[in-house]
Amino acid sequence: MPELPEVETIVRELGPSAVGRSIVAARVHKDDVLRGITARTLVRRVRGATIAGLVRRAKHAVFELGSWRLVVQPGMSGSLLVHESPLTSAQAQYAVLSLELDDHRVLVYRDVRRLGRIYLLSPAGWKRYDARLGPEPLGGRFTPEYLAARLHRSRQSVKKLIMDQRVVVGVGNIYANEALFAAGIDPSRAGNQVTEASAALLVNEIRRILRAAIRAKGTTFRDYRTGKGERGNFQSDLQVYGRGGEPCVVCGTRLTETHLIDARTTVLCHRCQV
DNA sequence: ACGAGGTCCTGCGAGC
DNA sequence: TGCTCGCAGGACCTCG
Repeated sequence: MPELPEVETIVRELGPSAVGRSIVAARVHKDDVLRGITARTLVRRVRGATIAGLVRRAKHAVFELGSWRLVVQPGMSGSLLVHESPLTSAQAQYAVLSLELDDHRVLVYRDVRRLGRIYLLSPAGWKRYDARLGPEPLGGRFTPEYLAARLHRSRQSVKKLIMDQRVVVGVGNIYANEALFAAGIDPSRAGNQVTEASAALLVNEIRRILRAAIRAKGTTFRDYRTGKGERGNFQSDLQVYGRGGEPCVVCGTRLTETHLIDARTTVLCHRCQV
């Protein structure tokens, strides 16, 4: 669920209450979300550490703990929240990791489906991890020339390519649908069949839509909550996602919903997207 | 090398 | 009303 705007919102909202605090105790409630580390080792390494920074990279929230980085990837159903007091049993039900801070507040990673991932990486480990990720869509490396070159190397569908985190990070299913509609590109079009002009349009639309979604604090379809536990607001601005069968906002044609591309929900206007 | 499809999980809503 | 089934915003892995 959380794509770039949702993780960006979480990080911005959590930063003020997390950065500068130290971790007095840690608890792993469900260890199947941990990758490359045991619960025991994670708890030992984060206990006593100060949260020097909290940043977003791709769809990950990255806590800077001394030289270690605690990397949380919320997957489909993960959220990060700060609680003012110890967790109630209802709050603890889907808790995966809780960090007790030195002001007695509790920072919790909660994940109903547990498809998210948690890593604790050394500087070298983080460097390797980061290097496998593509450019940030809102950064200077994500240019029309870059995207056109990446698309032209592949016969895969353009939708699958822009959701590939090695091509560009942060774009998931919702924003891929929206950006392709806004750019007038059929999601099933092969990457090597996308013109330079369309690639340039797509870069602009991805950036515009992600920025607008950040301003709206993300899209809440079902589970997503901001770092303050609130719903996002971008769902009311969606033009195609969740609107299969309804009329296209531009031309009135009935929007098509399919699962043929990468087994993910795809909604498009056959008239506007070619 | 690439692409298709299964897999990890739980909850929910549609449909019978 | 109550049950089963399919599907859900992500990403990894294996297989052909």
